[in-house]
Amino acid sequence: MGVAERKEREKEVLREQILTAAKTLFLEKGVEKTSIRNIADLIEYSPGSIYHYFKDKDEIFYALHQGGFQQLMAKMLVINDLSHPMDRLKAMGSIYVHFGLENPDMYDLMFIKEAPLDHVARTKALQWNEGEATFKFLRSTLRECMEQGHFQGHEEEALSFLIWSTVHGMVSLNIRRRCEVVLADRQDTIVKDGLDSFFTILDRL
Amino acid sequence: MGVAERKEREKEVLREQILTAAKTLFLEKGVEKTSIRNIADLIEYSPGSIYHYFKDKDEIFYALHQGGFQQLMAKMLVINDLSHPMDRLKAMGSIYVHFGLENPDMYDLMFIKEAPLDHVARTKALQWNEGEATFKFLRSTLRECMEQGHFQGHEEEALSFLIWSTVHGMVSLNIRRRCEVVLADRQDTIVKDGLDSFFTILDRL
DNA sequence: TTTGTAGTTAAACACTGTTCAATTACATTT
DNA sequence: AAATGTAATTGAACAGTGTTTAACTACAAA
Repeated sequence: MGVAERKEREKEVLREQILTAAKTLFLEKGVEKTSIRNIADLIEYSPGSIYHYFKDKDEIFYALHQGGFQQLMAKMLVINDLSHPMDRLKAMGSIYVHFGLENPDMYDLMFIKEAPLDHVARTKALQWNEGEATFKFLRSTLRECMEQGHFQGHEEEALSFLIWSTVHGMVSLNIRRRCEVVLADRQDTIVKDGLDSFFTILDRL
Repeated sequence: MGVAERKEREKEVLREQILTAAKTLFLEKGVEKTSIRNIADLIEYSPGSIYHYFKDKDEIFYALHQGGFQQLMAKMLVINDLSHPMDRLKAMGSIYVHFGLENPDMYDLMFIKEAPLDHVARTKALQWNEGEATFKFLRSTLRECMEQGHFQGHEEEALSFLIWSTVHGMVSLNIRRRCEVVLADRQDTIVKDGLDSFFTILDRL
C-alpha cells in the first residue's frame, strides 16, 4: 500500500515545518513573544492545526531544546582527537562557552529558561536526559584528569559542578547582559579573559 | 497648606501597596503568571489605576528589583567586621549564594530575568546601577586580596568576573533546576560542596 | 456654590494559548 | 464511478492578557 507511510512522511514534513518556523521566530523575537498564531501564519496553516502536531507551546519548545543538545554534543565530540585529558577538559570549556556566545537564544532555551524542565516534570520523564549526558561527559573527562594526578584534594562530583557553574555563569551573565558592569573597555573581551584566567587556575590546580 | 503634601503621601501609600501586592504575587506565582488584574484585585482597585502609578508592568518589576539589591547589599555590609580581605571575599561568596538560594525569585529578578535591563535600556538610564555597585564591591575586595599577595599572575577585572560567574553559575543552575543532573544523593548539598571546593581553590591560589 | 483637578473606573482594543464542532480532502470500499 | 470512512484542517469561540481612554467621582480652592 505505502499510503499510510507516505502520509506519515507528509505529517513529519509539516512537523518539521512547524519546528523550523518556531525556531526562526523564537530566535528572532524570543519564545515569550512568539505566538502560536505567528507560527501558524509563517507556515500558512491555521493555529488549530499546530495542536495536531504538538500538545502545546511547551512541547514545541522542548523539541527544539533537544536539537540544541545534539548540536552542542556534536561539537564536543571533536575533542576526542586530543590525547591529554587536561586538554580535553579545557577544550570542552572553550566549546561550551563559544557555543553559548554564538547561539545565545539556543543556549537560553537549554540552560536558562525554565520551561523545558517544567515540561519534563509534567510529562514525568525520568530526567533531563540531554543535560545529563553533557554533564556525564564533563565528569568522565574530569575523572581522567584526576587519574593523571590533577585536582588533588578535590572531589569529582563537586568539582564537575563547580566547573560547569563557572562556564555557565560566564555565558549566562553575558547573554543576560549583566557584563555591562565590567569596565567599559573590557566588556568585549571579558568572557575570553575570564576563561583564560580559569584555564590558568585549572592548570595550577 | 499641606494638602498637596498629604495627597503626595497618600499617593505614595498606594504606590507601596501596589509594590507589596506585586511582590507577593510575583514571588507566589511568578512574574509571567501575575497579571495587572491580579494585582488590582488584591489591592481592591481597578486595573487602570495601576497605570497612574507605573508606566507598565516592567516598571513595577524594576522597582522591586532595586529593593532586592538593597537587601543583598545590606547583608554584604556585615562582612566589614572581618579584617582579612580573603575572609571578606569568601564571606561575600557565601552571602551571595545563600541570598540566591533563599530568595530564588528575587535573585531571578535581579540576575537571570531579562526584563530589568531591557527596561534600563529603554529608559536610557546610564547603567544598571544596582548591579554595578555590587560588582565594584567585589572588585575592591579582590584588589585588597591581591595587595596582600594573593592571586598572583591574575588580573583584577578578569578574576572578579570569573568569581562572580562561578557563584552566579552555581546559584542559577540550582534555581533553574539544572542541578538534577548531579548524582541523586548529592543534589541537596552540591551547591555547598561546590562552594567549599571553590574556597579551597581560592585559598591555594 | 462653583470651578478645576487629580484619582478612579468600566469598557474597549488588540492580543494571547487552547479547544472544538464543522468542514474539507482523500484513500478505500462498494 | 459513487458512496463511505477517516484523518487533516479550519475558523470561531473561550477565557485570559497588557494597555488605553473617555467618562465619572471626590474634593480642595476660589
